[in-house]
Amino acid sequence: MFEIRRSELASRTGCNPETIRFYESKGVLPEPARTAAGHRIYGPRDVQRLTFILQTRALGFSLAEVLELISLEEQPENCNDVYTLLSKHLSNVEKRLENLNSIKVSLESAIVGCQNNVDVRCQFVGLEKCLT
Amino acid sequence: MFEIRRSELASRTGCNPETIRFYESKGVLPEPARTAAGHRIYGPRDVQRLTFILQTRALGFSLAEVLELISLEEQPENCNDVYTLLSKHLSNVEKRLENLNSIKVSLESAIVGCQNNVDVRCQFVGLEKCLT
DNA sequence: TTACTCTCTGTAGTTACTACAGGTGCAAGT
DNA sequence: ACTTGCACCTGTAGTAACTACAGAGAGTAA
Repeated sequence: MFEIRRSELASRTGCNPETIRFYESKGVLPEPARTAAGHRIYGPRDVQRLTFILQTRALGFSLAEVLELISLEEQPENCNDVYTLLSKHLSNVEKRLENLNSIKVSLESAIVGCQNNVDVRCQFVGLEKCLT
Repeated sequence: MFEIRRSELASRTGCNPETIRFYESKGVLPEPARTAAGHRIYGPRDVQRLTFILQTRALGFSLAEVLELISLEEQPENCNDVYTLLSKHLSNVEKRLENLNSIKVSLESAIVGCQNNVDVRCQFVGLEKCLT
């Protein structure tokens, strides 16, 4: 069992120290113990929890969803809610992938137009010299 | 030549009326003419410009980049700057696509784990019952 | 002791909007 | 003439998820 401070928790998890305070204020990190002087004290559980939060965020979940995921601790025998959350998010990600892909296609054709000296701005709105 | 008001410009472009005012404040839309009572008056050029802005935003460009793109009006004979901006943005989009794809893969494996009753939260941090 | 770093709090800034409060303008209906 | 009701005006606050800073106290090393 170790006791670490905010900056140590930050560097262990690769998180900005200010973000830790922010997560605490949002309720995704629990309020930690304090020294006599009021400095935050963290332990191994906090490292795990923050790691979980960061990885879940990296998967594109919102903080509200992270909170939801964490609160499912209470009924750990039932995986259904977690499953629901995950597949909802997956279809979300799939939609964004499609969207981003069509953006990519548009950009590529705009770049080709650019190479042929067609003004992209006009290309977008389908007009010649639309903005000049 | 038609003269329209803010709400009409909004409905013609599919833009929120408030957003028009916001774009004006950010300088991506020019300050329009006004009626004696101070009401904004727009014309066809504004419809084109706003359409351009919205489509460029839909391609994932930031407002700053939109502004940059618009300001390239000044040297329309040179396509190089536009090309640079576009290809920079394309590689950005490609990076995001890769990222989103790996997110998708992670989510899919998490869902499979969930179907096998493995706690996803633990899966993320690579521990059993990490949060309980 | 001095210097330096860390911590604390609260608040402001970021992006790209969106919405609301409180106040006019304007046209149509009664 | 009056009222209803909408559109418009301004400025400001709220959203997500941080990030950063100001001003003050705490803790450690030279």
